[in-house]
Amino acid sequence: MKISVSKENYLKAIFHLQVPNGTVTTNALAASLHTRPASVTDMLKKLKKENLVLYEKYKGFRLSREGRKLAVRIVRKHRLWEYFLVEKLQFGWDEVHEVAEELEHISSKKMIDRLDRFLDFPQSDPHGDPIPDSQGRFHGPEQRSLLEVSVNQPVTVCGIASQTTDILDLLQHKQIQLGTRIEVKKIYAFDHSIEIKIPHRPPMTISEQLARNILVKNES
Amino acid sequence: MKISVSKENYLKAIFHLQVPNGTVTTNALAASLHTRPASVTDMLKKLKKENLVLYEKYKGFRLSREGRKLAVRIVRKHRLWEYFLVEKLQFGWDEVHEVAEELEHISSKKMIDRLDRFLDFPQSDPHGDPIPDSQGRFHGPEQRSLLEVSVNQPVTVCGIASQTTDILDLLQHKQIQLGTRIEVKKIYAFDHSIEIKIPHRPPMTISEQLARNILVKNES
DNA sequence: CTATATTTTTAGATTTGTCTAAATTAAATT
DNA sequence: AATTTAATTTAGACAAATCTAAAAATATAG
Repeated sequence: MKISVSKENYLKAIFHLQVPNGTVTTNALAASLHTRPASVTDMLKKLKKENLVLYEKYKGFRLSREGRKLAVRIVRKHRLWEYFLVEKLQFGWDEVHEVAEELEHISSKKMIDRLDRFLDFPQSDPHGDPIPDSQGRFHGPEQRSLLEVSVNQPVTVCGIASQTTDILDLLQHKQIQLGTRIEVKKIYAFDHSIEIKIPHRPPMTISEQLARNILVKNES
Repeated sequence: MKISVSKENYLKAIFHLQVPNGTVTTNALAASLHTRPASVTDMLKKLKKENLVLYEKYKGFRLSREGRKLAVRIVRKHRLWEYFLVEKLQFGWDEVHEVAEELEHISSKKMIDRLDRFLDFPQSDPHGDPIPDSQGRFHGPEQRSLLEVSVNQPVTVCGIASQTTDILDLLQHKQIQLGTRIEVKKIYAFDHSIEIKIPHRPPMTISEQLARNILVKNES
């Protein structure tokens, strides 16, 4: 039931790279962990043996149910500690990440649940990312409009607010649909239009009205 | 400047085993770390190379100035986290040790100094052991064992020397805990047992071994 | 002061997580 | 469809921390 710090980091990284129904590639994971592709392959073989990832040679991989559960636990700990550092120890929101990278590996479940209570069950961390509850469930305002997303935070389209033909037509034309990954790159003060980036496509600009109707959630 | 968790544990264990001007033995350290003498020898060679211990083959060893400095840092972190767990997260004083064993290895100095301030600079941990300040200096009331207390001098329990389950169990039964006020009434030469008096209770007798493990300070 | 017992160290192996360089498989281009 | 490029995996090596079994040094006891 215990797992090494290194394995925890692999699971967490896969969790963050994974998009619904997608697989993660060896190179992407290696880059994200600042390690080498060969090391990733080595570790994946071990994680597969422990049924924490679904993996077939040369075919990419994703978390198993069990692996996801563990990954969510790490994410919960990371975000609760970040909240603690900012709210109780007066850290700046931009200086907590590294410390939380260490704290997230403290294993006591009892402790983290008490910390949660001590902090009064915060719903999101200082960067706005949602904090799962002790059962690993995300709830709260996980869904918001693209207007509320901060710059450079990758999100996934999960709904359209007002489903008129006109909007759907426009979305069709711009090839934005459920599951599309978007990063907001720039917000223009003049007309509140926003420049977005979708993987493998050139950047484009969309209007405030359209952005308001695109509902997104953080990548899971 | 960075050091592995394992090495930190070695330094801390040596610190706790070391008595003023004395050296620590390989076997004692192996027992304390639940490892084998051969492993201790291996590690000592590395620690010596890093100038953290003074060591000569077959002659025992002790911490260098630098090693002691690091050990004190770990002890400071351990005790501050224990205080946090008890005071803020409502843990019992007997269930914090294991968690603190993990937390003590979090490296951020900034964080631990902020935690210290958040906790309002406590002088001792839940077991009564003194917490060094951020410069590594111990201060606060002098602490000694109940054996060294003269008859009729009222003192207060401020720590337990060896925190085995057996001792804690016995103390629980005798209702002796941190803060309990005690006066030594009589010392029996035959077996060095001691008769003590606690306010509002009948006198009782305790063994030399137990008295040796009860740490007290003068009443403030 | 030997002989025996204990402690400590060495030698060699193991595990975990990493690496480089080479080989293999898959994807992209012409 | 063949060839080139890119991604992935294998093979073999290494460092850290541990272990067992055997050898060496020290301590203890007659």
